[in-house]
Amino acid sequence: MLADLRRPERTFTIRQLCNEFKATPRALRFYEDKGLLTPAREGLNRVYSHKDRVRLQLILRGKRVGLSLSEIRELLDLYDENDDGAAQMARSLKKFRERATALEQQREDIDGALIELREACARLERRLAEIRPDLLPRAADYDQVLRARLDGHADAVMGK
Amino acid sequence: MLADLRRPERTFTIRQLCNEFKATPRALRFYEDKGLLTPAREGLNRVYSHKDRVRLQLILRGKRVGLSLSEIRELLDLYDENDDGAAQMARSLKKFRERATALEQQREDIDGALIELREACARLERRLAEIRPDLLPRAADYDQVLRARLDGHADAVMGK
DNA sequence: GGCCAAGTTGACGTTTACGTAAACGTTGAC
DNA sequence: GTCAACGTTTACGTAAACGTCAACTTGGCC
Repeated sequence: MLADLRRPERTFTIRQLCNEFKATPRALRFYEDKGLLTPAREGLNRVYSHKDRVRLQLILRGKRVGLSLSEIRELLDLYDENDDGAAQMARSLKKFRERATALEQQREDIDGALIELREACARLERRLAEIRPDLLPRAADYDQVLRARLDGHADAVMGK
Repeated sequence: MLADLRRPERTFTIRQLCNEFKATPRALRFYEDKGLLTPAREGLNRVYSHKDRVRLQLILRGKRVGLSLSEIRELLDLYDENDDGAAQMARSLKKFRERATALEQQREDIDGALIELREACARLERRLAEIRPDLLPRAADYDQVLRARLDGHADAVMGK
């Protein structure tokens, strides 16, 4: 295949990468502003190399697991200094482990909040059953459940 | 006890409530700005009634479970309209249930991120073990684990 | 020539929950 | 008299990750 994505000399426009990874042009330019990407230019237009594409993948992976852009940049910088990559891998491993423990903590916090929420719900349900059973919402609306699942998504990990 | 906190005519200064609930004066004034609290005045100074104290408790409880201040305000507003409180309870129950499903979703997202993280960690560990086993960080630093536990806290639920 | 699509560079707006001065008033202790 | 400790208001700062204009250029196509 002549258009194989992995052919190293292949280049990409901003929109191609946006489509492929479901990002916006604004986001890619923003990453560039922040030093995460440094695509070549053809006149004014950005030209993304195969390496740029890999970096973008790493950026998005970092975001998915909840790293901040500045943390991601640090890791990418190490990736460039390229002392065979070993030191960079060690630092990445450390960051990832830190992030994992932080996420575990977040999960515990959420569990605590859920306990408090369920208690509050139970109290309200009991009192409503006494006073005005007709106002008691049966089960959760399907609508809302669905909407809640369609929003949030991976963004929740980033604390949005 | 003459100073029983539940004595309805008892009043509180801003600092007393701050100490009791570990908030800052700035925060209470901010809640007032946002319409969540409306303490009386003695000259310029704020005087918090027993009812204000209850409202503050509700505010903080709402925050702990991850509601935004504007959501909390909506609930408190309903609390005031006070048609025997039943309608307000029904709305609160609805909000709480919505919040619960959102938190459950967040937990799933976190679990997904944790899976991706653990895979990445495993890959890095294997490759480091091959290339430079000396750089492989043994276990997580005690320091960092402790720090991670002391920060985050309930704030994590709020997405901080 | 004329127009559209897609690219570019600023630069300001958004959101949340306060923190952080700055500048001032009041009260009580010494 | 004056210093500390508490209170007040006004108002700007913060952080993150872009969204959303605005105003312009470039290339292609008819």
